[in-house]
Order: sequence, then C-alpha cells, then structure tokens
Amino acid sequence: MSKLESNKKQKKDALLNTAFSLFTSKGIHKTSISDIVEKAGVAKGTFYLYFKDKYDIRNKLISHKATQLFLSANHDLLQTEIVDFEEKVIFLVDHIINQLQKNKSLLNFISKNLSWGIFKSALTSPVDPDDLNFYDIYIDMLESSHYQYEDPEVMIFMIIELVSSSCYSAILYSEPVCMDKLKPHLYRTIRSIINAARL
Amino acid sequence: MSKLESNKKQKKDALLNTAFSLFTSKGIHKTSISDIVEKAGVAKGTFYLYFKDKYDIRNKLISHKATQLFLSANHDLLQTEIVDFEEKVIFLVDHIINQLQKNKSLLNFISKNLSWGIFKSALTSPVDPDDLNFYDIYIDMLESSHYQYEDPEVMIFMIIELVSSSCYSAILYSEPVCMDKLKPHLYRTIRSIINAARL
Amino acid sequence: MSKLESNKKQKKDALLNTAFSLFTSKGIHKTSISDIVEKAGVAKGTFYLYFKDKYDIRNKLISHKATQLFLSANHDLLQTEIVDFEEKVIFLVDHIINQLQKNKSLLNFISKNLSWGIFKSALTSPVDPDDLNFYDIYIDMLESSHYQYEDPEVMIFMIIELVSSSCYSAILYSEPVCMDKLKPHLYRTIRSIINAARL
Amino acid sequence: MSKLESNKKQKKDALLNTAFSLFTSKGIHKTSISDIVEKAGVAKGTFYLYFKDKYDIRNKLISHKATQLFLSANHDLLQTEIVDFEEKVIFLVDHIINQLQKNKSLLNFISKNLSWGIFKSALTSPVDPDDLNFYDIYIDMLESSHYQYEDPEVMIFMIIELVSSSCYSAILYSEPVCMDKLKPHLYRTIRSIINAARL
DNA sequence: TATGAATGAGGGTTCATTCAT
DNA sequence: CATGAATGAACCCTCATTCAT
Repeated sequence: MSKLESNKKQKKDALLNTAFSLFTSKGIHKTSISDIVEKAGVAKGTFYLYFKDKYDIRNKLISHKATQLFLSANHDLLQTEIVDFEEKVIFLVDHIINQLQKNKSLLNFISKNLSWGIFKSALTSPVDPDDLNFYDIYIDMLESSHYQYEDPEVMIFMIIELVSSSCYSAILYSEPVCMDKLKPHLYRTIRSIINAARL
Repeated sequence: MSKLESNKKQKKDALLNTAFSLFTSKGIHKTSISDIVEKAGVAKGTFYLYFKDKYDIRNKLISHKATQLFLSANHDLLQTEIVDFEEKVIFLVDHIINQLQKNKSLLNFISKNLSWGIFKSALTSPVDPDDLNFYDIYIDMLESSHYQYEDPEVMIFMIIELVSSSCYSAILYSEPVCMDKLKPHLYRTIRSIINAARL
Repeated sequence: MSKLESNKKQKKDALLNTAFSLFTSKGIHKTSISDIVEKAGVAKGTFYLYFKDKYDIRNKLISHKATQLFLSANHDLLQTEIVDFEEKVIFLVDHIINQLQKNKSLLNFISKNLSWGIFKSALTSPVDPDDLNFYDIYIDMLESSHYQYEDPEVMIFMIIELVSSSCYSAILYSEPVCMDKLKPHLYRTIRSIINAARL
Repeated sequence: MSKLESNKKQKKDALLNTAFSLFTSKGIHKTSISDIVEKAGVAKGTFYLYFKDKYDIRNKLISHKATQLFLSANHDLLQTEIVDFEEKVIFLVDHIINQLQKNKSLLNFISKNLSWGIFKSALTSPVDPDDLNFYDIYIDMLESSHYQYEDPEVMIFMIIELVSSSCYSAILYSEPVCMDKLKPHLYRTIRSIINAARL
C-alpha cells in the first residue's frame, strides 16, 4: 500500500471510529457531520469523499459491528468441543448476549438501527475485506449437523429477530424482566424453533 | 360536553389524525410540526397546547393505534367459539397480522417506533378514555384457561417481540420470505412458547 | 372597601408580588407573562386588566421597591440623633447599601432597570397611595440644615448615580473591589460632593 | 493577507458595522439576527461563524467603541501641553463627553449595555488587534504624575461610573439638568475624587 | 486529494395579545 | 370582571451540502 493510500485508509478509519463513538454516546440524530469531522480531525468536505451521508456511514458501521459480534462468538465456539448444531446456536446466542450486556451502547446502536436488510447484507457481504462471511459459516454448521432443517434461512431469521428485539428491552430496561431472568425462556424458545424445523 | 370542550377535542383530534397520516406517508423524521399544523388547519402554537413535541404525539399515536389493533382483534375473537387459550392467542396474532398486511403504512409506523416501554403503557393505560385496557383482557384469558403459565408477562413479551419484528421484514420486504410463507413457522414457534410455559 | 374591590386589590397584588419574585429570580427577559399569571393563579386575560404589558408592571415595581428602600432607611434615620445634613445623607446611603448587600437580587433588579426618569417619578409620585413621597423628605432635610446648597437636585442626582452604579459592580462582582473596601472611597466622595455644593 | 482572509475580515466587519447601526437605531432587543444578516448581505449561518449570539457581538462592539472613544481622546490629549494628571483626566472626560453629546445613539448604546466587567476587559484587552490598550496608558499617566494615588483602580472606577451614569440622563433627557449645566458639578466632583485619593 | 468558509432553507419553540365565553 | 383557548408572527439556531481555493 502506497503512502497515499494508507493515508486515505487512515482518514476513512478515523471517520468510522469517530462516528461510531459519537453515535453510541450521543445517538445518531444528535450527532452531526460537523461533530464527526471535527472530532476526527479532518475537513468537512473530506467526509463526502468517503461517504454519501450520515446514513451511509451508519449502515457500514452496523454491518461491521454486527459481523464482529458474530465472528468473535464463532471464534470462541471453535475453541470448544461442541458438536451439536442446537448447542452451537445456543452458545453463539449466549456469547453475543454477554457481549451486548457488557456493551450497552453498542446494543442500543445496533438495535435501534438494525433491519433485516442491512443485517443480511452484513452477514453475506461484509464491508471490510478483512471481515469473514458469517453466512457461509452458518451454512457449514448446518451441513456438519446430523439433521437437516426446513427453511434454514427462516429459522435463523426468527431466532435473530427474537433475540435482538427481546435483548433490547431486557438488557437496557430490565423490562419485562432482566436479561438473566429472560435467558431460560429465550433459550427454551430457541430450542423449540430449531426442533420444530428439524426434518 | 360544552361547545368549548367539544371544540378542543376537535382540534386535538385533527392534530392526531393529521400527524398519523403524515407520519405514515412521509415518515416521522421528514414530518415537521409545521406540516402537521398546516394540514390540520390550526395554528402552530395550538400544537403545543396539546403535545409536548413531535415524540409526544408519536407515542400517543402508537399507544392508541396499537390498542385499537388489539381491541379489534379481540372484538372478532369474541364472535367465535374459541375457548382454548393457545388458540385464542393464535387467532389474535393472525388477526393482527392480517390487519397489518392490509395496512402496511401502519405496520411501518408501529414497528419503527415501538418499544416495549411504550407498548406496555399502551396495553395497561390507554390514552383515550374510550380505549379499553388490553392487559386486563389478557389476564382474563389466562384465568379462564385450564392451565397455568409460568411468567405470563415474559411469555406475552416474547410473542409480541417475535411477531412484531418478524412481521416488519416479512410483510414489507418479503424478507427472508413473504408473510404467508412465514406464518406456519411463526405460529409453530408461538405454540412452542406457550406449551413450554405451561406449568 | 367592598368585597369586590378587595378581591381586585388581591389579584393585582398577587400579580405584583409574583412578578417581582420572578423578575428577581429569573430576570425580566426570561420571565413571560404566562409565567407570572400561572404562578399568581390568575387567568392570562386578567393581567391585561391591570397592566399594559411587562414593562408597565416592571416600572411600577421599581418605583415601589426603590421608595421602600428609601423610606426604610429614613425610618431608621429618625430613630437616631443625627442632625447634620451630611451625616444624614451618609447614614441613608449606608443603610441602603446594607439592604442591597443583603438582597442582591433586588440590587440586580433595580440597577439593571433603573433610569433617572423612573427613579424621579418614584421619588416624587409613588404608585401605591400608602407610600410616602421621598422627595419631600429630602427637601425637609435640606431646609432643616444650617447650610444652603447649590442645585440640590443635581447634588442628589450625582450621589444617587454614583452610588447605584458603583454598588452594582462592587456588591455583585466585587469589582474592582468588594463593597466594604469601596465604602471609604465612596463616602469620602459623597462628602466631597456635598461640601463642594455648600454655598 | 490572502484573498480568502480579506474576504473573511470583510464579512465580519460588515456584520459588526451593520449590528452597530441597527443596535443604535432600533435598540438591541428590537434587532434580530435576521435583521443584521439581511442588511449586511450575508447568510444567516455566516453570523454564527463569527459570533456566538447577539450578546457576543454586542459585547465586542461595546469594547471596540469604548476603546475608540478613549483612544481618540488620548490622541488629542497628546497634541496638548497638559502635564498635570488631574488636568489630563478632566481633558479626557471632557473630550469623551463632547463626543457622546455629538453621538447620542452611541451614548445610548454604551450606557444601556455597559458593565464594569465588559468595560475593564475593553480597557485591558482590546478585541481588535489594532486597538491599543487604554489601561496601560492610564498607568503611564499615573507614573508620570508628581503624586501617588491610593487605589488608582478604584479611583478610575468611581470616575467612570459617575460620568457614564450621569451623562446618560443629562445628555439624552436633560435630566435633572442639561449636560452643560451638569459639567461644572461633575468636574468639581472628579477633582475631589482625585484630590482625596492623593497620598 | 483535501480544505473549510459560506450557504439558507427549515427546524422547533415561545409568547404577547385577543376575544368568545 | 374574569377566563384561557387560540393565535401566528417572530425568534434563534442547526446543519447537510457546495465549491473556490
């Protein structure tokens, strides 16, 4: 990478990092592009060289952060001896929930802005070329399972929607119960979803 | 009701109806208070006599519309002969989903802005004094059931979160599948949640 | 006084007292007529039955409060045995300064809004019929003096302007020195003004 | 100075000049930022690039105008042969009063908005780098005097407060007497203040 | 590629005043 | 006399976007 190119990457990364820090601390609507460029130490015009607008940078951040969350969980999964598909899913969900419990501003950011569309694109085609593709990992997990599942995409869809929307309320507001109390119900439901889809 | 009071109600209702119409057609962020009052035919200051700001009117609308959705479903449930708790829940969910399929802008509005906090307040303490209290109806349904359920609030919470978040994507974008294809999976999962909670 | 009339006086007094309390605590520009009527417990329209606008009630308050300050000082002067005109003036000034030191919000209110025009009208024609006329007292003081003074109105004008403007800065901000350090210089100057005017 | 920089200075100066013209003709409270930018021929946002709000530009104007008044008087003082400290002060005060008599709107603007705090900062640290520092000139005058003075800052404070507050009423309203009739009394008092402070 | 001064439409909000009750 | 709902002009300020440098 030439010096100029690394300089470019440095500016872009500064913008991404600063935007994430501001989005999570102040919220998207209260973060202006002025705020971002000022804290990132670049000129206003520069922002528009890399991103279309605030929502462009937001989507890229969500994709990246959501992928990181999955890959980190998967990385730790590989250190275990778990072989059963259902147990793997529970492990991943639990790992992700634990991360979100430790990082509530990340949870807030992701939940408030997540849509299945962005999410799916994050899973299937990561922005950062260094990010792996989580969807492929999921397919692998399915294939190495003893069982086959009906509509596996619907299955993972329902699990993700259920987890992400119930986490939001439970972790951030302990409503209707705190996360630790919700977990048994949630995991029981996830197991039901998987079992019901088993062919 | 005196002439003055009915005049007040008329103004407030005009604001609520106009706001709902604009929120659903243009989205909240692109709707300004100027837009609302202009279309409602009242002065700008009048808005602030009845609502604190744009988010106040939004929350009141969500509460009201969500409650209407439930009550309409419940009204039709009472016309049936269904006695089983599980079947009642499925009926209600199906009824609500059908309404949302017919009214996508309502779905978009509710889903984008729903949080369990607002939702619960909508269920337990409706804004409009004419609205019934859905939460009481739910309690009644539970009591007239043959079975008892563990943590019924958590149970309904998970069902609502699962339905509302998966409907959004399925109805509006047919992602990952269209609503009609999602329904069997969804209802199977709901039944699982209920069965698992049965004591 | 009829019941109706006392009711009127009660409302007017409530408005005056509330306005004073708000003007001194929040400042005039940040106090709205809405604030005043709300805290006073009367309707908005009622305000306009008694006062033309915010500045009308302000002027009446200043007159009243400034007169009270003078009369209170004069009342205490009469308890002393002071006979010398110069000493009387110093006593009055000192008394007033001490009151203002104890009541900084009153000082702030009066200083920020005082003009010789309002002031003079306060001294010569008090709003409240119960208030005495300070200017007459001043004339009496002059007449009972052994000396005569050139342009006594100019003399008292300069003294009042000097005292009121230097008090503001000294009491509220201790600038350029605190009031207690300023007093010797100030009183020395007042004595000079009086001596120089002596015929 | 680059073209861009001179362009900036031009815009800022246009705002300052326009604001001064409007503040003196209409008064501060009746001048809106919209008025200023419109008359200055710049966009609204531009105002906020240079000034925080209306009160920021006001303070900067007062500092600048007050400094100009002093420096102009001092400039003319240097053309004379006056050596005595007391005479210098009288000359300066007289010069300033004469300027204010010719420019009543300036007097009105300065008097209504002056506070010792703003004033002192104007004297000690002028906004415009071209403005000299009047306080240093005062110190020089003191040092070249034959006498020494007790608390010279208090002395100048009292003189300034006395002059500024009595000028306001005398020049603008001829109350209690017109400026020309007030002058002898005023100057006599100033001489007394100086003499009394002489060590 | 990078800058940052300039823009100006549009946002939310306040509040003195009126007038039908 | 008293009310308070309604008004709507006017306010300050933000900020995404552009473009000459």
